[in-house]
Amino acid sequence: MYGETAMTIQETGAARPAGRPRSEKAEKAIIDATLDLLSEGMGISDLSIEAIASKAGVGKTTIYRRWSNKEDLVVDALSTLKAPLPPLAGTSVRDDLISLLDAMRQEAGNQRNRCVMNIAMSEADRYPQLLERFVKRAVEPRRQALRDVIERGIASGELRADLDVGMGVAILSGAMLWHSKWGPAGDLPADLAERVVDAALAGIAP
Amino acid sequence: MYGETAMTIQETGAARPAGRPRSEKAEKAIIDATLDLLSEGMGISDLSIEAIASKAGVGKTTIYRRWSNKEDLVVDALSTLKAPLPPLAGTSVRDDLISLLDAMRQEAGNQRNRCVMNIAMSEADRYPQLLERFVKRAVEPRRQALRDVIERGIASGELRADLDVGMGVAILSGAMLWHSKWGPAGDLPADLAERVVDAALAGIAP
Amino acid sequence: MYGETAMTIQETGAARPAGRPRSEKAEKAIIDATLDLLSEGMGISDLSIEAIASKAGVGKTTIYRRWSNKEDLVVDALSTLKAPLPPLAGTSVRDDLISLLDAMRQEAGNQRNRCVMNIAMSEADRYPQLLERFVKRAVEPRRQALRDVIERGIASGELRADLDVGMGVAILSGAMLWHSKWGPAGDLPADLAERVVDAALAGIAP
Amino acid sequence: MYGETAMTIQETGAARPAGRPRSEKAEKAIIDATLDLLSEGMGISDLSIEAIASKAGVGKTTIYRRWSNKEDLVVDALSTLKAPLPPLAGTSVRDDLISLLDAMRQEAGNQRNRCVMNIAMSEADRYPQLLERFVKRAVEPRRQALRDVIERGIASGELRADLDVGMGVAILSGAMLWHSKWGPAGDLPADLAERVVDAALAGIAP
DNA sequence: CCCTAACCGAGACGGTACGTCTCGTCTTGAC
DNA sequence: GTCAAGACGAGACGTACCGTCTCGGTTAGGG
Repeated sequence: MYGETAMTIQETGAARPAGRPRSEKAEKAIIDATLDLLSEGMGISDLSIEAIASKAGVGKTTIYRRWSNKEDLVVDALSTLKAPLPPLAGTSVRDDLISLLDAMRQEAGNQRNRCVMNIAMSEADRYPQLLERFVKRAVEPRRQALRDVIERGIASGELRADLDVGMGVAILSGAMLWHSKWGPAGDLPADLAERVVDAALAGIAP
Repeated sequence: MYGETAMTIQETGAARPAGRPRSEKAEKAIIDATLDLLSEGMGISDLSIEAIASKAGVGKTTIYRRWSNKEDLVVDALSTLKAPLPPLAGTSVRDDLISLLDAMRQEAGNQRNRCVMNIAMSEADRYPQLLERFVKRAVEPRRQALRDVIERGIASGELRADLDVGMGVAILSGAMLWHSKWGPAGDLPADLAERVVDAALAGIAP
Repeated sequence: MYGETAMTIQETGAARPAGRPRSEKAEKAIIDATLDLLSEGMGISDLSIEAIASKAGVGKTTIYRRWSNKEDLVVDALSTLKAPLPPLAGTSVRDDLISLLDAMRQEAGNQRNRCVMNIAMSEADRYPQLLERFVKRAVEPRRQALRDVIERGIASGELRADLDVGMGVAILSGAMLWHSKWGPAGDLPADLAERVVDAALAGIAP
Repeated sequence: MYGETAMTIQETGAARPAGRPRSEKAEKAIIDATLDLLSEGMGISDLSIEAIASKAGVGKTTIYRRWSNKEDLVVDALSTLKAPLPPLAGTSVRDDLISLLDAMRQEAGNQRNRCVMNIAMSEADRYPQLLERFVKRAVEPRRQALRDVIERGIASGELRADLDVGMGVAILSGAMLWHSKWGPAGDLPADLAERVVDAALAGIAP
């Protein structure tokens, strides 16, 4: 029926553009290649569009058609990374904090995450969008999860009533961050999260 | 005096080479230019010998004659940076910890230090020498100073007897590091060190 | 009527293919655009299918559906050019030669012809089909016309009996060609054909 | 002696520029590669700087440093070609004309010359400098040589007193040009020059 | 009177070459 | 032997077309 077609057009709000549609496969290949190269330890400036195109098996045009510069591509590529938060049992604040911090520990052991972290921390000054987006997508959710657990603990009496929530977040996350950056070389010990939480709790608890 | 000459030869281990001596002025200009460029937010890969030479008003040869590659130059340049530890009163552990952490806070407010920190943290994977040297010169002295104060506190009873010293370092340094990286934008608040120490002490203290 | 259909099939030698017939308008537009671009001084290699399609208001597919490569298109396009020979009075050999050569002179003044000539002469090595077709359609008829007049002149006694016809053609055409290529800049003088013929006749005549 | 140096500088009129001098070897390799590629039948538009650089074993920069565009390079490259005129016996006008025309015939047999000729004739419209230079260096000397011989012939009575010198040049050169372009395929016959001269003389002579 | 098959335009695809830029190395005359 | 200047080969940049491919949408005859 004609009506249907008309409705569809109305519903989408815009006619499909003429010509061959852009290939989703190519788009995915480009993003993957970008992340692969970044994971190999390349910085953003070492990353060349030519290398991405070559690794993705794609023409340079296909990249430039979608992103007008390298930063936009990197921002989009990093945005596709999923960083799911662990499920929280909700039974005790201590257990939940350990879950959250242990998730951080495991993420720090993954090469791709390490590189993303490095890039976000070091190249942030030059690529402000990148930092903004990274904070919004990766940092803030974790910070908020920690904050929620801490606030829950304060309410339930498991944590001190006068605790500065932000300071609690800083101490817990900071200790993990410090260990992953400046601690002894090699993988972080499996019980690190537990030890950090206990050390912090000893003070945070009333 | 004959002694002087002999000693000089002995000390240098070789006779002064023939030809025009290398210009110390050029060397200094190169190091300065390198640090300036790094301070402007450049990563190591963005840093080009050409730019350094141009900024230093020096030929490229003059650089390559002294350092065989960029990493060596950067390592040397960063090594010239002084990072003196603050004097410690030694009266109370709390005051000493605040002194140390507040020194970190002030350093984090300096653009040049921030860049050095960024580079050390993010480009370490690609330039292992750099990390090694940075840890040895900048991280380890601070870590040791903190460790000393904490151990003194344990001995004096100001800190818990069963405190894991490394964990104490991680919590204190980590909280500062976290604030400087992921805390609210802008300069760190002047009382941050005090608040961090008090929050940590509340638990570290018996 | 069945007869008509049968005849049509017989005449065309094949059944009309199914589907939408090719647009004659598009075909004409493509040929025109091609000739226009060539007339603007483009060489064959400068000539791009994209430019032709754009100028003709046609998709590239529509061109490639008809000609498998640029050379085929150019050959067809140039083949559509008409190059009528002037009518010959037939009264005197001298007058007929002047007519033929003056037609050459006028053609040399036309931009489109100049370009076709240039292309035929310069790109012939690379596009052998093109040369072959051009010689057959443009050069040979003129050569033959000249030859006919000369042979008529020999038969009538207006030209030397022992004249090498090919050499006569070469001298007459060559002199015109030379003037149009290497003579003084600007249009060829109106009396050029007459002067060439007279100069040649002075020797060709017995 | 200091004086010598000073004089040298004075003599050259300019101090030698600082820095590494441009490599004559590279310059020669570029010219050679250009001529080679043109000789392979390439037109100017098919000729790519990248191909020249690759064939010459040279960076593209080295080409662009010397010539700002392709035309300039081609003009210079073609200018290096020598096209010596044959020595003229000077005994008889007929022999000298045959010498000159036979030199043309031999040049037409050389692949490199054919290409240069094609380029000069066909791409002249687009590259005016090229035509100008080619006429000055290649066409004009030959035209002048022919003119000299013809004028000598007129003076000595070997040629008609009322002969239009320009027309004589056009007839003689044009006949050769015609044969090389539109005559039967393959090499020009060895006695062509003689036959052309005799055919022309039969009329040019009184 | 729709079905169907080839046509049409538009435009994305993987490539190649462009002319520019900057890299790290090499080569020169002056000091 | 060191210095600056600057040419060198290499190769990435972003752009322009190449010839091919895939879309949604015409045509027009034959069922």
